[in-house]
Amino acid sequence: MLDIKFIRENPEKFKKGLKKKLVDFDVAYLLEVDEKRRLKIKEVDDLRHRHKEHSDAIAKASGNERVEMIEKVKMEKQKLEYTAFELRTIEDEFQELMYKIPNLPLEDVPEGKDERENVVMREVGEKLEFGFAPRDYFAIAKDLGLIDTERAAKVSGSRFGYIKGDLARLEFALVHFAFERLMAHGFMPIVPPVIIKEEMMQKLGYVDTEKDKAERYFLPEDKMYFVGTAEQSLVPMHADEILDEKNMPMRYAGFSTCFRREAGSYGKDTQGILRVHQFDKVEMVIFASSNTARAEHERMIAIEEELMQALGIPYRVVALCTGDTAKPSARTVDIEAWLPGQNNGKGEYRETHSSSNTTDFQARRLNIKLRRTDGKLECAHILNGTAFAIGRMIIAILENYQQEDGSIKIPEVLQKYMGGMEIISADKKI
RNA sequence: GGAGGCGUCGCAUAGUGGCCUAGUGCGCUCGCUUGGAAAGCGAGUAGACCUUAACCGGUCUCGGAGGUUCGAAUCCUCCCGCCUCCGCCA
Repeated sequence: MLDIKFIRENPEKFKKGLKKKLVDFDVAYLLEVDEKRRLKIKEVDDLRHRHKEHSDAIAKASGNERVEMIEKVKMEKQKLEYTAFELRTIEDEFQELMYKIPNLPLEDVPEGKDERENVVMREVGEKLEFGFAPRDYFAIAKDLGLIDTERAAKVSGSRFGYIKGDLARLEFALVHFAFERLMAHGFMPIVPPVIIKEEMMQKLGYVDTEKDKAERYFLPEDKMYFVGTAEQSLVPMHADEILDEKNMPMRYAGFSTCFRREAGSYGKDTQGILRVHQFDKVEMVIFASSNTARAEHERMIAIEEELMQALGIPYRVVALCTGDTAKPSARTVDIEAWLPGQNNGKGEYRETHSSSNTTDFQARRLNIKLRRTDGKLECAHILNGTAFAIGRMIIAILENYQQEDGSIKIPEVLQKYMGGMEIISADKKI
């Protein structure tokens, strides 16, 4: 949610931002409702003030006088209740409008309509020459008996997978490695809840539309949502709190399973484990002040790149354009890993990381404040970014580290987390 | 899942229908005092919204949402959280 005062005082800036995000919104109408709302608040406050005074007077009166006063105040109360009801109606409409408004893009976000206008900032890492036709990760993994989606379909349905054997170990190697690196960068590792209250999901702004809701798993009996990322569990951790600028930035690294219904992607990426209903991820969440949020975002991107470089996987950094940036985000930068086995062995980039600066957008609805060193309060700035989406990192490793004989080399930095193992091969059957 | 108890200003506590514009203690901030410090004394110590150039002022918030009442921290209902006991359980 944006600050209505900002909108009221900077309507032109606001309109410009909305236009960049390709959001059609009647600003004049919002300001009209806001005006009505403020007048009605004044009216209700005044009526209530009088009502309180009269009630206090009753306490001091007695006998007939008292009875008469009560009768009179009863009449006034009806008027008050009706006016309060009018206010509530206006407030409801006002809030509904406010919830529709997306976060505004930062100035350095490239303007554009959709993902085709995203801007590649840089390509890093050398794409390997294999000397043979690099294969698709899924073919490699099936040959080695490391991914089983057929039995997963039997047990759970489509878009699930069993990740087996040395690949299961590789998952934990990745988690372990990510945790160690992130801790060195001042992150606190966290294993958060993966089921959260409806109230929190609403405040995060992830179930504002039917389309949003269709993407989430919901438990109606408990009125709870499964998280689609640890961010949804880590950000509301500080709901209704006032953080201290002295403790900023607060950096969290959450490991969680992520649940996604993939409602809008029927028929897309149906093979393998690239797009599944359930995967594990190490996610970064940072709480920062308005002064440092931007630098923290750069830092977060740098960490993502550091992790990719440590694994030796070529990637490119992509700045999402205004039209492709999600509602709560003011700026989003993705990392796409090079997957040499895709596109019939010609290779292609696929998204593995995404980091967003949501500025104070999420914090306002979740009521997360920050006490600045000068004593003033502001809404906290919140950022989130991927450290490792495990499934997709496994894919990237399988394709980039495949050998001609069908085995997989293990990236050097991960070997120590797998008991010194260097190669995953079909030799030992489990 | 069953029974009971509790949720008040940063912390601790008082408050069981109008004297609560929520008292007191601690903590914190500022000032006085002091060679300096402690103690002492004095003042201040939430947030949201409305109004204002600002000051002032008004409204709301005693876990949350409703309700009863002219009037609710206080009474009623539901929800959330915590604690104790029992049951179940990794």
